[in-house]
Amino acid sequence: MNELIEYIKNDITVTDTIQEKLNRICVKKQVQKGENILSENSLKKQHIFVLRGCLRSFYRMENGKEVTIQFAIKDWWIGDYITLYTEHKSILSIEGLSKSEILLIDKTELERLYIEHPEFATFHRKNFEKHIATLQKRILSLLTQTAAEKYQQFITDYADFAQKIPNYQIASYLGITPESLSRVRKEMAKQ
Amino acid sequence: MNELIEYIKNDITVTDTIQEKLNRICVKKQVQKGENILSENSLKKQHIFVLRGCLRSFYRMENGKEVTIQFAIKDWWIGDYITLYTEHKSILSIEGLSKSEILLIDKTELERLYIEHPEFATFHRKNFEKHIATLQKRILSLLTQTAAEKYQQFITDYADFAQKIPNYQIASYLGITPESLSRVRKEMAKQ
DNA sequence: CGCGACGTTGATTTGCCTCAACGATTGTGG
DNA sequence: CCACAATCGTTGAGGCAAATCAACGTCGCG
Repeated sequence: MNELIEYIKNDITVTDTIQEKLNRICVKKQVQKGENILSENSLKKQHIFVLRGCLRSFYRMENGKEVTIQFAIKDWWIGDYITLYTEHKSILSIEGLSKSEILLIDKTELERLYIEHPEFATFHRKNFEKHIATLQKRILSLLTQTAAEKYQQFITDYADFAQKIPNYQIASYLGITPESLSRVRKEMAKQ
Repeated sequence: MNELIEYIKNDITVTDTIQEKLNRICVKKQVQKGENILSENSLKKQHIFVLRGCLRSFYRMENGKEVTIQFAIKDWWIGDYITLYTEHKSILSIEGLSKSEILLIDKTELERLYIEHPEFATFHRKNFEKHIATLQKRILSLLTQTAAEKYQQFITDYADFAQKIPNYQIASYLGITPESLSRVRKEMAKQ
């Protein structure tokens, strides 16, 4: 809990009232490695805030292959934004990549907090903005970069946790096969 | 102007005060076909609301090729979200695809409105949410679909204006070449 | 130990790109 | 009103980056 409060304090001053309300609506959860938090076809609308460990959201294709949408470590938010913000059933799953600790926050409760405390809404809006910038950047990357370029950017941008993630999942995030990533890495090692 | 008010009214009730303030901060602009509204390297932070016509934002690569990030028609927002929400110079351009009419809204002014009128912030947060869902969906599409599938989804999702856009720009949105799109269309026509 | 998960390597295939040429259409100036 | 250029879409030939398929090495773990 306190980690979230501290995190929010970077942006806004957190009154006791907000803190108390947050305490009420956040559900702390321990996640095991490989454990599923959110599954396909769920209608549950909740945000996830990572306290410890590492998670990822991914899409399972008809042929069984998985595509990673997002990784999240300490102080990051993660969720299925299609389910959260539209009326569609979940098509994503979210799982722990390692033993993790997270906060589950119901969307409706969170929205009540926005209304009651506009400054909290401001805090969250800034998160939205950062998120949109990140997504736009990723789309640009997918549209313009080669496999090698995407990988290089990935390990630069996510230096703090890139080495914690198995390569085949990095590949599924970059939109390439594990085999291709392996060859890219081999090529890079030569230099 | 009134188009924006009407649009906002779909989500929240617009008081006279809000309406008056919006009138003050919105700058209406006529855009010619091919005219550039926002150019690379700009630091101007403004949102654009489309009243009439059609715009697109795009990235110009080193080799001169263009990659389309977004199209926008009546009642859509468009902008360079990396510039808007980070401290980076603009790497995108925004231009009119046809004679258009837009509202330019300064980011800072808009944020003042959020603070002064929390219900307006709510309205804008919902736009953010829809936008995030759209971007997530596009990333999924880029990661999983073939050229033909992407095109089919495009003309389904954007049926209302897909035929107004030249094919080579649709191609640059889908991340394929005009030649490939042409072949995809030829194949589809066979069925 | 033996099994499963992961990464690597090689051989082959393929979807899309590149390059080049050529209609069709539209707009423009003489 | 027509030559002309410019823009856009199409088609063909050839090439390439990455995918696929298959095999094998390594490591961690019950």
